[in-house]
Amino acid sequence: MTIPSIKVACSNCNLRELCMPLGLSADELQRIDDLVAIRRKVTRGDSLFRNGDKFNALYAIRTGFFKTCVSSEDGRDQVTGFQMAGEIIGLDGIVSDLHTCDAVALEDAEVCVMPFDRIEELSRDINALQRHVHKIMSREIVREHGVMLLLGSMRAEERLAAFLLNLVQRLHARGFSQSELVLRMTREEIGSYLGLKLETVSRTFSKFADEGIVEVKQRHVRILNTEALKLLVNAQTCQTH
Amino acid sequence: MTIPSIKVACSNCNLRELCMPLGLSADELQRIDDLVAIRRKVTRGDSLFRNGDKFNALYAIRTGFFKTCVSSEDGRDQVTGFQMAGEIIGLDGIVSDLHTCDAVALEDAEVCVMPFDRIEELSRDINALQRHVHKIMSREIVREHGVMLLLGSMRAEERLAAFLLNLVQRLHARGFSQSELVLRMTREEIGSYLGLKLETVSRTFSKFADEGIVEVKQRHVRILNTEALKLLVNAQTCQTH
DNA sequence: GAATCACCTTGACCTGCGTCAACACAACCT
DNA sequence: AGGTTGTGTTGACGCAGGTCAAGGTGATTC
Repeated sequence: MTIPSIKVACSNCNLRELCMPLGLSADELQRIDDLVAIRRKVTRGDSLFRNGDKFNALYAIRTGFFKTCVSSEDGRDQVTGFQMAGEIIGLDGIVSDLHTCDAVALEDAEVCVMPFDRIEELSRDINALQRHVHKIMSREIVREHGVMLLLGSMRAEERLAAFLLNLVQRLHARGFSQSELVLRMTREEIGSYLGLKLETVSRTFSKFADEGIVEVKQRHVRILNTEALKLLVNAQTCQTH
Repeated sequence: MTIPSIKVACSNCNLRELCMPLGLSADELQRIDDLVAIRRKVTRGDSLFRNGDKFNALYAIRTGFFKTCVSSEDGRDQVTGFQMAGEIIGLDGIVSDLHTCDAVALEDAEVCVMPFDRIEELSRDINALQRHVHKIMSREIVREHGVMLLLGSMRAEERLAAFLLNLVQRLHARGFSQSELVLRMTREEIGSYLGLKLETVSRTFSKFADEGIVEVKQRHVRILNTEALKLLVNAQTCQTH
């Protein structure tokens, strides 16, 4: 009895519209199938790579959820992002051949390991791939600009609102609900990302709940009033000055 | 009477150790000479590109000093970086073919315009260039991680100390003093970058001056005690416990 | 040289968020 | 069931940095 084996390849991956192969022709898609050397499983709590590790590859998340964080010489920690299926991590390692942050799985995960040499080699041949790699890096730069804006100029409520809207939007693009989500990270991790203390995150969740904007039960969040959140983000400190 | 004309080209640019051509052989260097389509002068206060402009090229700063800033839908503004000679700007535009931030000259400047199509074309041929472009983008990502750490977890004094050390270190790499610098930006711009109000920046400068760490006279800053600044950055909030 | 303008400094006061502490809740073990 | 551990909530209080306001300083212009 033979079980029909599905070939593990970009060309039949259900994330191909979100992940690496985006924008490639069917022909080109075939050619990058062997870009993914191996798959790797990472169990919840383990790290995919750590600050100081040798950089060899970029990783495309197939399933699961990650956080990346940097830490200063003294023990300070800063979560720099949360990544979900279809997103690429490891870009920080290219510049110095060493990773400069930790990537930790917040739930059991599987990633596609893409040796960077192979990526460079293939992207010399396939223009669309070259362009795509550039776009992925540029997108990360632009995303970080947004985080800088958030950290530099927003108040706690605005930060949390922006965070929730961003998460739910990305989840929606992956076929999940527009209004309901399960947080994969703790209040402390959210706080670190948003430049707030965990108590402030908790209080702000409670405030949103009191105002009927969201329903919060531990890590289950239901957004009741998306508009109110959007208003919070774009409304500035209401400084009629 | 003929004036010996110096050919304007990467291969004889005095920034080649800092800028694009880094790590290329003499042979490769010659081949990217025509990467720079034209030079462009930008007078103080003018912008090289603005949020929404079509993206065509990356820019290498030859002389002068820039800030880049993003702004949210409401009028909030965030300076995302200060760039000096030898640094590359415009990476934000790759992902969507539109620039998503403004690049404003803080002093009269001249940039080399490098059409991105040409960069991609040449980097398919010249492996070292391909690698270098990747490194430039990765470096920007890592730099922004550092800013996120600063904005997310440092107090005002630490932020300003980190800012000064970073500036002076980059200036030193360009042959300037290790201890003396002229700020090209206002207190408000520093504040925006550091997530502080201009008054706080001013007060913190005064505090450093009182403590004998720096000498400040308007935009002229002399660092008297580099170690004290380094200690401030790495000393954490001295939170025993 | 006086008037204007952009920028910087300093003081007084206020507030949003951090800090500390106590408790609640859920998941897991034995 | 009861204990432990990790996590989340809430309250009381304090302070770093924001806000507002009043000059000061230096460059530029007429």
